[in-house]
Amino acid sequence: MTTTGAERVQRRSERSRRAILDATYELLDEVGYQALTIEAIAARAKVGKQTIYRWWGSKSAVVLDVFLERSSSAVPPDGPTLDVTLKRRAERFIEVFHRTPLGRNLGVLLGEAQADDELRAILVDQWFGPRRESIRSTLVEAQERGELRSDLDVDTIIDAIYGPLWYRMAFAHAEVDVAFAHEVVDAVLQGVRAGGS
Amino acid sequence: MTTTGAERVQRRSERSRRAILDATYELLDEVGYQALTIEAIAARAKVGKQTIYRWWGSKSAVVLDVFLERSSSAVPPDGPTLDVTLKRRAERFIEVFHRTPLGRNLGVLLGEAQADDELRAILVDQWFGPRRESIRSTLVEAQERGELRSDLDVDTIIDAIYGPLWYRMAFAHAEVDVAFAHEVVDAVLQGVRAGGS
Amino acid sequence: MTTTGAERVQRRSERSRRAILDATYELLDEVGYQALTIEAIAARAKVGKQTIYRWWGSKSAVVLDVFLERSSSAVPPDGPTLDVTLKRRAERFIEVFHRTPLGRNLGVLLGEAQADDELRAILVDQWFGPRRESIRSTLVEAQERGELRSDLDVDTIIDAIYGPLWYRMAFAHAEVDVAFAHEVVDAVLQGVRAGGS
Amino acid sequence: MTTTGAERVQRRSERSRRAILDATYELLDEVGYQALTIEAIAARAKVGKQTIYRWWGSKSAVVLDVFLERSSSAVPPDGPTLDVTLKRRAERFIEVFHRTPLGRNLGVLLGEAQADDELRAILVDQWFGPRRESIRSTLVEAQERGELRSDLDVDTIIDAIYGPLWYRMAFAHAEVDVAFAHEVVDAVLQGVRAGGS
DNA sequence: CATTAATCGAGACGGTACGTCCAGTCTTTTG
DNA sequence: CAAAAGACTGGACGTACCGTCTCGATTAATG
Repeated sequence: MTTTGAERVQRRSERSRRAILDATYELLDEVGYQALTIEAIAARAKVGKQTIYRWWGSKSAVVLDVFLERSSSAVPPDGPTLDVTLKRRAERFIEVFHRTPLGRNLGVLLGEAQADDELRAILVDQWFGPRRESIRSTLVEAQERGELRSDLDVDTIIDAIYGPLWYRMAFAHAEVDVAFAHEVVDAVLQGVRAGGS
Repeated sequence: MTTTGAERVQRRSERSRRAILDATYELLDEVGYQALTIEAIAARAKVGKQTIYRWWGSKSAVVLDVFLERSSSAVPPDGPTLDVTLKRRAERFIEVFHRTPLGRNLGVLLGEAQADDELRAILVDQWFGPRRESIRSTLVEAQERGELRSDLDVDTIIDAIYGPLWYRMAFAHAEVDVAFAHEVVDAVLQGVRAGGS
Repeated sequence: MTTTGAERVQRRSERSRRAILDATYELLDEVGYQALTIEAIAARAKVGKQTIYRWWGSKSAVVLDVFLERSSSAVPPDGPTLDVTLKRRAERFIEVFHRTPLGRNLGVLLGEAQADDELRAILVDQWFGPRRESIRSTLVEAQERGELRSDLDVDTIIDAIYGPLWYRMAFAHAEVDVAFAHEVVDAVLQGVRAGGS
Repeated sequence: MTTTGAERVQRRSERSRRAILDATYELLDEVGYQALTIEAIAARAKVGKQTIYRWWGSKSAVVLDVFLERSSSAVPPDGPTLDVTLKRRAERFIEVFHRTPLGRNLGVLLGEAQADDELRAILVDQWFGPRRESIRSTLVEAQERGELRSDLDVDTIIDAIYGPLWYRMAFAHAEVDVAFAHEVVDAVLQGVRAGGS
């Protein structure tokens, strides 16, 4: 029985991996996604370009890894009622988008993903998916408790809340603040609450 | 009132302008926004690169002009009731996004705009703004007719409808079809209809 | 009888001609022949580029005109003896080459002429020729007075004097000063003086 | 003794260096120095432009290297007497100037050097210098054998021979043939021969 | 004296080449 | 033997000028 690729010792240098991801994070903050170059990452990380290409293959792949690693998946604690929970989640989302280097570049990365199916797939599966799943289970529980109309598609509810937030952030045609987040959550809940209308 | 420098004769070549915009449109369709280069536009349009830089200055500026010029601002005819009108609008939006070269590249352009305030401003003012305004006036009329609750911000309603559509199109985590559009419009109207709740 | 093109009056603007030649002279001094551009001349002279191309056709042609116009054809007064006369001429040549904007650029212009037969022809005929002719007649007179061997080609003598001077100036491998000029003139005269060896 | 940065291994690709120099030589022959472009060299050599800029930095630098490498430093065998030796050298010089691609472009390169001190320095030190040195030693030997007057500067003699040849070639106001070369050598030797005059 | 056509300043035009930057690959030591 | 270092081909960038081509606006001889 021979050694398979899978069993092969990982010869990958952890030191290099760390340096690359850290350099990318820093540069992302300093110059933004567009101006980020593989060459600059390699230089900052004191790493050969080949080492980056060996393990990632493109700028977006490295950045995506930084996103997956850095962006806290910590979720704000549930509130006493569903609307408070959802509002806290929405506030956290706005906070991240506005205040963190990753958030500020998420829009560009999403733009990039429009033309790169692989990138989009990973982005949706690895980053967006888990966050969505967490909200989804909260909503499903509420539905099971009878707080939400049972005929509604939970995914539609999620999109109805986060869609408007993304929309405003992408176009920046209006302020995306806590007030707007509350307004949206309230409006949606009003429409979907069991016994409503 | 005297002749100002601004009134100076337009020496700009209409022939070149047309050729550039047409070439850009074709290439946008053929290779997409990311792979589009100024050099290729110049070659296709049989124009010197300088002529492009003289009047636009960047790839995104040219593409934006193509958008503004090409994207029909024609609006589907109003329906018998508000929900039909809004559904028709939403369907048109989906149609454009899915089927036209411009629509397919709008997402990338919007991503680009995340890091380019000038581009975003123009995109919002020239493209997005007029389309929004048209829907806004429809909603305001409905509100004045008493069909919508008078305490609601019309802009929020628009975002509540188009936000989810954009959201799904950007992430492509679920199909954006006519059914979804109807679902969203219905949900929103249900919450905002006068006498509701 | 109709007016033919040939008889047509010259409508050429003297103002423009002057401005162009002056601007060229200044720029030649400031940036040198190589860095000189038609565009810069036109800008400095406040003249359309076309006006330059209409009357000259190339950078070298304009510069050549400046040379022909500016370079004094004044010749130092003859000395009491042939050697003094020749030495004065050589000194003047060195002076011009070292101290005037034209002289400093003459080498480059000559280099240009290596690949441009028309330029070389004009340079030789208009600039170089007359200066040579003046020395030639001096030498011929000396030969007629019997001061020079009658079997010698006067042109060879001229080349024997000016060749070494140009040579040193072109390569700059050694100083081209008055001492060297005297040394060369003396050496040549020694070999060509009538009754010598 | 430790390894200094200077001792660093040469990673330069010999394959590219060769291809660049060969392409330059060919193009120099085909289109001449003036029409030669870095872009054309890169294309012909199938090399990135950057590789040329990395190691040379300018058109003239590449061409100079071609000169230094290609131009045979082989010297015609000495003749039985000094005048024959010098004549053979002069003939060789004329031959090279007229018949080889390098010679034909030497004049232009020298013109270029008028405005580029670094180029001129290299040209003088690397190309012109060695050739001159060879003649110099021949003359010094002759002087030591007592064939030449001991009070003469050998450098002046060299300039007295080659100056007139260059001069005629640069201006092309008269034919530079073997006859003229002989005439010049004879004239100079006549003036400098020991016991002469 | 008005007409009229060449010339003018201005500057846009199609092009070519520049010198730079970075992508992604290949090669040569070093640890 | 993988990683760093960095040279390599390739291609697009944005700029500078080239020489040509309109544009009205003089301008000077002619009709």
